[in-house]
Amino acid sequence: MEKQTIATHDVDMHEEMRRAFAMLSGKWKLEIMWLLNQRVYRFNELRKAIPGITQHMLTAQLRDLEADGLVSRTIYAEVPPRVEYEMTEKARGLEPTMNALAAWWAEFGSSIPSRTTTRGRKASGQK
Amino acid sequence: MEKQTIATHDVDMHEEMRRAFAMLSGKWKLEIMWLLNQRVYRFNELRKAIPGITQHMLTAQLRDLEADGLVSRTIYAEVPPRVEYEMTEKARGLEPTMNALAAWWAEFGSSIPSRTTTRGRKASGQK
DNA sequence: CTGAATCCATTATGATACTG
DNA sequence: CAGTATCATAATGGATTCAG
Repeated sequence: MEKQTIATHDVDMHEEMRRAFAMLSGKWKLEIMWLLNQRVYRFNELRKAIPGITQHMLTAQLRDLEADGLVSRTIYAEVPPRVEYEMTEKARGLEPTMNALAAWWAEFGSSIPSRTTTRGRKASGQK
Repeated sequence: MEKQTIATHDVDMHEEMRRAFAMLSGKWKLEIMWLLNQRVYRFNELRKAIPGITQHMLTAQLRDLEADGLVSRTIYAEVPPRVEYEMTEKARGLEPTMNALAAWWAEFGSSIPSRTTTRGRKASGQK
């Protein structure tokens, strides 16, 4: 008897996916990947493109992504120094995912509450 | 001249997407949404399905998702009590995204380092 | 037995200053 | 420009306790 996909995905696939979720679960990783999915960015370009992020966090998240093989870091020995971040070949395969996410948001994003970013804020009259 | 999509996405779209990133950036949210995308889950079912998560975190993340209108919570007045978590109509639109993510991982997930979950762990001989 | 709340330790993230 | 260092705060992990 061969095992075949039943509904949408298999239960075992969940096991496999966990690593994928882990490497994308950082607070700014999705946004960073979204940007890098479009073009190559320099450190400060990313910093300016992501309003709330700090240098510390940007550095940390980029290193995480780099360690996971999703982002490559290229240092140019120039003055002033220049460091470019680019998606790796592996990460470029995420484009369909980014497109699907964008399509979803374009369709359902309009019907959204007000929540800012993190939890902790009172859910305003959430009963 | 009409403005048309140039590369993949527009810069302004990034602005719009930020809220989407925020509501999916929780540490376990992607995984929770992945599971709920397949079927309805009870609280403890989710807890068992997500190995590393604690009750505290599961509760918190579910409330976040609920507050963002991605998950609905249904309480059944039974004994023993039962609470089911289900994707909202809005969140169901995420299925293509989940599928794209799964397809990506199926293709590129094999070429992965060892990193466990978070940063901080030495990237085992990573230079 | 299910689900939530509390206390405390550890980690992640935010803010600012400083260096190559 | 591209980080690193340091400290403060928030988020998360772990165990226990509480409520229905």
